Amino acid sequence: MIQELKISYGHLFEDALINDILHVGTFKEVPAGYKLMEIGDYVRGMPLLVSGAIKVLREDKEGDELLLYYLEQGDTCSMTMTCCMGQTKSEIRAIAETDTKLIMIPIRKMEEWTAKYKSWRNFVFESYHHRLNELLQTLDSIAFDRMDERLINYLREKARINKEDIIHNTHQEIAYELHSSRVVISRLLKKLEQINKIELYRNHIKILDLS
Amino acid sequence: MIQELKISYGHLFEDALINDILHVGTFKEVPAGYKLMEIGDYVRGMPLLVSGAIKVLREDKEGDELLLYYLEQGDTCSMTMTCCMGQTKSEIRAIAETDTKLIMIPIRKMEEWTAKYKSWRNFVFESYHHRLNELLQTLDSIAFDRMDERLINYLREKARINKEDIIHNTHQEIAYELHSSRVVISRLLKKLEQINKIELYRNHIKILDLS
DNA sequence: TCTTATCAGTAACAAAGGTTACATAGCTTA
DNA sequence: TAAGCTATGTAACCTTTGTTACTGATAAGA
Repeated sequence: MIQELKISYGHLFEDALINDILHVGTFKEVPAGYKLMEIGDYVRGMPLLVSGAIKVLREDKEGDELLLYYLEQGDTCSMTMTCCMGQTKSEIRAIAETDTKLIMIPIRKMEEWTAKYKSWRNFVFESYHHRLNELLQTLDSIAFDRMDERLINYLREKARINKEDIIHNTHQEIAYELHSSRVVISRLLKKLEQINKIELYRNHIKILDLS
Repeated sequence: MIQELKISYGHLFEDALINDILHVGTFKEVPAGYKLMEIGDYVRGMPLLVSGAIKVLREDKEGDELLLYYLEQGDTCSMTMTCCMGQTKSEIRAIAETDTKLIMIPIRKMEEWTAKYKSWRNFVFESYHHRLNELLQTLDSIAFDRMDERLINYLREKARINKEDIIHNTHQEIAYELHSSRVVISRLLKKLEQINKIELYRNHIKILDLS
């Protein structure tokens, strides 16, 4: 775990903090699709992402989902942080998008390190900053963009996160994450294919050029 | 300024911190409509709200607005906090909704107090927590609700913030904050009037029962 | 190979919300 | 009081998105 931690966080944290993390952190490796957090769960630890990606989802009254954003290497879950403090329940669902490695920090350390380490304070604030902005962008997209634009952004982001030009999802799955319906997504995807931005296959989509 | 500070924040902050705030804080009183922050501005200070309310708005590419949420007594602007740290520009616009009193804290104190005062750390984290959840609720409303529901929530919230059953806004202004169009809002308001939830007048709306 | 389940394509229709255009109502001020 | 401005009401129409229903394509397994 030590090399992984140093690679992802070595430039951020002072040595003493790295040491503390090694002492109290738990290394965890989860496969794609693994559910890390469910809505309503109490938060037991704070994750530091070492590799892979986690998707964060919100749910409506009917139980349908909406993708909020992805967490990547170097990220942590700000929702988790806030939840720790107040002992409140999770407002979101978190699912590994790819195989993911992470280090779990016991929440009681949060407080301690925030007082003790300047680099930790910076990290925590940076995380919040990053997360708020990410959430604002998601909100922009939902409030201001039409579904075709949202779909293009979704495909582009998904390709980036998975480091691959092929999206391994059904139209139904995409519709679900965009909080839309399968027929609408199929329709829009077909249009994107007609203008040579993508190619459609059963169970996957090849991205040609989404610029 | 000392009584106002104690009333709003006395139960949150330890005495030494209250003292520090009194030393470096600047008391500020602004009228309704006053623009406290513009998109792209660099952030000079962090506001502690003493009384009144501030509305926080987001803008799309065309320059049209969307109301995100209100700040009230005891709140601070988390966006500001994040901006302070990274020296980045504001992502939002902030306008006094009512006459408002606030205390401005120089941003350099943020770091210092976070290390020094436990109560300040708690306050900052609580603020982030509150803000993230507020933003999630806004997002829910936009992603999951139809315009009629959003309008009802808007009116209810506006009445609460202004502590008044009369909304002093034109349909155009409401449309603007909901990122909709005047005709749509007039249409929906008329429906609300027909089912005896509101009464419509020129330049204001009387709320009867929005339960 | 045949069966079955899942996935994708498409047409027809419905609903929500946005746009344009115009009428009228209500203030304000000359 | 008349003129003019702004706010509101409303009809007609358009676009986007969602829904229902059915079809054919593809893959996996018996």
